[in-house]
Amino acid sequence: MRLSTKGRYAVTAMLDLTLHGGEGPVTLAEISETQGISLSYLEQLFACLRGKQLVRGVRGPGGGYYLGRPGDEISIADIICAVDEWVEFTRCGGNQDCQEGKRCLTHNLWDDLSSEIYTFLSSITLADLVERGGLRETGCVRNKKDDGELSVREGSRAA
Amino acid sequence: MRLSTKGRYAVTAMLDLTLHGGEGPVTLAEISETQGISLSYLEQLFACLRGKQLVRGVRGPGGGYYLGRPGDEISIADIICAVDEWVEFTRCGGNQDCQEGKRCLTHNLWDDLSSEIYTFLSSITLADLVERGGLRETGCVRNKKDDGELSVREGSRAA
DNA sequence: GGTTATTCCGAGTTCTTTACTTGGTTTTTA
DNA sequence: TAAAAACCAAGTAAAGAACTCGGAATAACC
Repeated sequence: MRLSTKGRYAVTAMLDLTLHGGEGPVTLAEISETQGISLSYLEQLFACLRGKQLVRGVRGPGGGYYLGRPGDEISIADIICAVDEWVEFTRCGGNQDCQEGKRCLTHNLWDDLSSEIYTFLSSITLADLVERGGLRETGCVRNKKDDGELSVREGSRAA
Repeated sequence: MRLSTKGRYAVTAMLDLTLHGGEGPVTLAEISETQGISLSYLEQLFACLRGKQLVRGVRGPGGGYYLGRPGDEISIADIICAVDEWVEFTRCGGNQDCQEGKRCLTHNLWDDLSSEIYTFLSSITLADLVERGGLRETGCVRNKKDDGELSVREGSRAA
């Protein structure tokens, strides 16, 4: 599983659609300004998202983008997979046979971990996030980082 | 949270230490050959890991690396944070005040998600992975991808 | 004490990806 | 017909990933 800034852009933009899609289509120009992402880059990201039917574009004036399906049917994994190519990590798999099993073992372990992360991200939908984020919708309560090291918010949710 | 190939290299290498650390220190040369990563690149990664006390280096002939602490006390998040810089995503946080709260909302949501992923990866230790992977230690049972789209192994663990 | 295997260190180089730019074309509303 | 939007494709700049090179320090072994 790959989780880069590109994926974050996509997730954040999709969140925007989820939040404001009820008020009509959301234009890329709006997202571009709100999130500080270049318009053309957004277009590229949305081309990927459209390809997977995660968003639906409406052309012409007054147009913009809607979610392709309800927010509770779109997982974070869906979004990330649409824009971030799922790269194959193992070098032994496929072509080459694994040498002495040892190499293969750690790769299996990684694959397991990878699957778990994917399963985890598949279990979180846009609707989940919005529902949860609504708790603090009043005001702007960003937590300041202490020393910039980890920036993990304590107790955001019990695991 | 950032999860790139760099982090994978580190996790896979650490898994190698976990698996074979009992038989004496593991050299980077061995890992380099087994995993197909260049030696100097590994050195750089291990410099990061050493900085966080995740590994302990032994110099001289017969030397190599041990885990810095027991495998059940090292989480995947520890490893990834050591090598992959934790980049701050939000542009409004810190310096600039959030504009009209809207911008801030999606960023809060992203932060929440980010925290969750972190919490999740913090809950998985090297020992966990080895224990779980041991189930298939016999032979080399890699699952072939069906169409290269998602490569998710079904039923790896019930969520 | 010298040789060798290893970690340690830093300054580069190359390649890929990210992120952006430019300049268009379609579509649709008003 | 004009304007606002999605669409599209090619190119560019910056960043990061991955690697290379050349060495230094440390410790084991002969």
